Amino acid sequence: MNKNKDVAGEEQSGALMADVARLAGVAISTVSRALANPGRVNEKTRARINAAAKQLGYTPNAMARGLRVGKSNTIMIILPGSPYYGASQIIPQVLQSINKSLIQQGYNLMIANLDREEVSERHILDLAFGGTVRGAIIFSSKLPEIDGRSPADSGLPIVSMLFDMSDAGLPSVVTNDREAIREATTELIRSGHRRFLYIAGPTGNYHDVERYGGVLEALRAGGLSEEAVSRSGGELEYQHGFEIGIRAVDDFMKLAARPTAVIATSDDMAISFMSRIQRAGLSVPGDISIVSFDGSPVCEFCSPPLSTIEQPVEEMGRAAVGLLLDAVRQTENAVAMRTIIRSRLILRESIASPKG
Amino acid sequence: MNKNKDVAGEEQSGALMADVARLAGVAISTVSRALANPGRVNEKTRARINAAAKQLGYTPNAMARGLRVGKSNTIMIILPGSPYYGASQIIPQVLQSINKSLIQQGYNLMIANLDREEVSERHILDLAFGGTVRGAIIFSSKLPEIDGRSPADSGLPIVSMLFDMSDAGLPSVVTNDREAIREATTELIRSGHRRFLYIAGPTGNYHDVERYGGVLEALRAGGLSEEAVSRSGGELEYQHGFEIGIRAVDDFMKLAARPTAVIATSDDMAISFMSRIQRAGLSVPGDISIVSFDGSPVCEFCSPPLSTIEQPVEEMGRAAVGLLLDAVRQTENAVAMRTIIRSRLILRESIASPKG
DNA sequence: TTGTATGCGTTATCAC
DNA sequence: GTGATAACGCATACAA
Repeated sequence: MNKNKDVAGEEQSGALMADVARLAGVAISTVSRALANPGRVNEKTRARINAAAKQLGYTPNAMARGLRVGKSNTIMIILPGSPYYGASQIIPQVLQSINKSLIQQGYNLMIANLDREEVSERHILDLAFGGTVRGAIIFSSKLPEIDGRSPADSGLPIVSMLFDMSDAGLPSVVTNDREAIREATTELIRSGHRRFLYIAGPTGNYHDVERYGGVLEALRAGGLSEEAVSRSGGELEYQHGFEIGIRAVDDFMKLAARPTAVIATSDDMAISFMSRIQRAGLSVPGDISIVSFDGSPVCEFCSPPLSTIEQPVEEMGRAAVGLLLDAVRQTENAVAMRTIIRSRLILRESIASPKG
Repeated sequence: MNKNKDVAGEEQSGALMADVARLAGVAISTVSRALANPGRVNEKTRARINAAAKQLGYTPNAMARGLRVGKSNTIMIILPGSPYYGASQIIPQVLQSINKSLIQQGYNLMIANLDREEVSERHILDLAFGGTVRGAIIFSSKLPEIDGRSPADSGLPIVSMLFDMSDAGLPSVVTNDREAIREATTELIRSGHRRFLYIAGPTGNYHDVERYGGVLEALRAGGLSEEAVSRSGGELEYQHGFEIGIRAVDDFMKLAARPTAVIATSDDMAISFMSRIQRAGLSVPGDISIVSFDGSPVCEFCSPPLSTIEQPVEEMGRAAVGLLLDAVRQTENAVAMRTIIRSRLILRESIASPKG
């Protein structure tokens, strides 16, 4: 029954359930039950079956199973596409965390990239509508769409991570961007800062709205006007953080009343900004204090060490998986539309009181 | 025939080939041919079928297809598992590059993690033997193994990336570690350096052997003895690059005759080493020159900017995919066992002539 | 508790 | 050039 050519005694793959059944002396259906369900079968025959399966090195064919039960056990993660992700240096950690959680629950992780190319978008749609995946975790504020169809129309459970897309009906796992950056700004104000430069990712983007909003709230609470903060950036995506930081130096230099503190919305921006501003002869934190967002490990080793807001990405990954699998399993207890995992401000030497 | 409940006019997923056939007024088998093969079917009926498929939003069921043809179109990438990958900050780029190449050829990318936990190893084996994946790209020098079975026994095409595993029979895509680091060391010697500290990943590891070998070759060629270089590290994996760099500072300080140049085997090691050595009052490149390996974008923004050997990871990714798909398609022209993509030394201000 | 029979959605082998 | 029909490997309804 095993179709494989026995290549010189080499153990090829491909033992089937039928092979196991024959070796154990039972029917195929009995093998199926024994391997899947906990009870339902005599202990002695179960033992025979397990032994036979082990002896043959039997591994169930996932595609046959998936076809039969009408569902796959693969989850897709949709990552923002770009030459490199450096921006948030967190993707590998997220992948690690999500994959680990999924494996423990018996799921696989497939990755998809969402750049603006049609082939990528079509690929995602095919995955969604072709029954290949059972659910998706998305890392982007926009879903792919072709011919007016988006993965959301597939009936596939989707959860958003990092971006709050609860308005669009997607359960979202986010961090408290607004609050965290408000706290950081408050800390700067407390240190005596009164003029700020805010370095932004794409304008209007969820994170921009939240984070900039947090800055403004802190200013108000501190009795300062919105005039106290200047904006830089706004055109480039987060992926181009280093470039954004470099450009921000130009913006900074042009300002009549120079800010004494910089709030960057990603570590990359802060790192390149700090590098170039120091080269221009200014000192950190002597002339300028800097705080940023992401919590990349590398920040600890900048000179001076960079204060940053650390996103608990592993915890967020676990939460996203939890939410997604709840939806996948149709657990009817309504899934939370918004799960907030708190970020943590790590204070390092890049922040000090302004001179004078 | 479509089993889906038409929820209030909402277009649910799930048009089948049978649905398309009925709408186009042909048999299922004709639809199958029309959608798959180039010729083989009348142009007019093909047009009708395509129209029907589009109208219904038909997407072929990948699992059914896979089951029927006996092969999947999913490739698995096996990543080294660890709390975070930071070490070589290259994983996201690699993933991006590999995924893009695969999609263009009609394949999907699944990720698997290889940590030392049994659940992970078993997962990889299941993927390999369960017919879920068609081939694998591995990023680790050791294959998972359970009950004496490894993915290599599955008959699955596997290619190794970064590590040269051609000895184990795996086609490998690597960079010219040895030559690149020899070149870097030669550059240091040319600048006048005579005493070196080499910061290592795991001792005996492929990269360690190659890179350290490159250092020794350069020393010999420069008329220096092996005594000219001291080693630090050797216990921790590359993932713990920052920690390795920190420990290297201690080793450095203990040396009677202090090296004037440091060769780090990853950017992370160099970054944390530099940070801590500067804090200890030494200057780079005044007292110590530093060069490292990886080519992370962040190196440009260190102070001083860090010289590093840039691995062309995207090109390596493309090459790995090419090799793998050649094997998958049974293209009988023997696949190259070792493909070398050349690294490039990026000279920056972390290197200068030693004092005196 | 176990065996028999059917079908998941597709491709491939036949006839026509 | 097109249409029936039989697998692919497994899970389940039902019969025994």
